[in-house]
Amino acid sequence: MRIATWNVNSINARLENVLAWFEAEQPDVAALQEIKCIDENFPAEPFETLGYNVAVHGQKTYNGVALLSKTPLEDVRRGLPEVPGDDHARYIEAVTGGATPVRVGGIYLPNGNPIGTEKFTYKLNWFSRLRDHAINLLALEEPLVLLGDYNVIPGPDDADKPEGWLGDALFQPESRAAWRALKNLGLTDAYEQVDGSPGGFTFWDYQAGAWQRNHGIRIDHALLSPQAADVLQSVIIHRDVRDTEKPSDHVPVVIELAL
DNA sequence: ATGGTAGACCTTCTA
Repeated sequence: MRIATWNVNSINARLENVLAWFEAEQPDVAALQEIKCIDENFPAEPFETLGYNVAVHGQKTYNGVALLSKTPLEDVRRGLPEVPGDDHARYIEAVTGGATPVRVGGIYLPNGNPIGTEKFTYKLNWFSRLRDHAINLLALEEPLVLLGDYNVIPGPDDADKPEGWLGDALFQPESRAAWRALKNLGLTDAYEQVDGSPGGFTFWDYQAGAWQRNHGIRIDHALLSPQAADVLQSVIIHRDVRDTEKPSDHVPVVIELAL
């Protein structure tokens, strides 16, 4: 089973580009982030034509996440456990697959910039809520994949120019500590597990020729429960997608599980 | 040196 994550930066602006990739790669499951539309405006039909079931947790203008799967999406959860006043659509979860199903959580973690503002506090709070939820999910002792745009650069090897990110929310000690605190519950970073080589970037800014200069960062991650890590086969960053027509600033990351 | 680009959308916010 191949499971993809991709921050598409507007599904409607990106539809042609995204569909071309799905037609070519045919992942079994995919988590999309930053769809930037409400549920009714998600272009489900072309994905259904490709054989996907679709679940959407949308939002006007900002954020928005979706899950696509070749097998039915069951036990769908939209949003982390309730917090009054939080209307950001950043989490969607479902169980899908064949004989041994997998629980997939699609994550669009807050960016948190600029630091020193309520946006950074919101990021850390969101991280804490995700950790609380992960504790409950891990207690199920089943194959679990929490993947998406975590908006965290885990370490200096995960940026082409780490010194340029020192003042950024993505590389703050608090953000990195929150990432480790999540991982240290007993989750495995798929990339570290099967590759781990420096320079495995997943995002290049549109600005200042970041792609051309390879000023990239690794911020799209897949965390696995022990039951999923046991059957992890590979991780592939689809770097070439950054060079296609009208690309997202993120590229797809695909993990393969022997399920 | 403090830009540069992209998307949604109404003039500015988010990334």
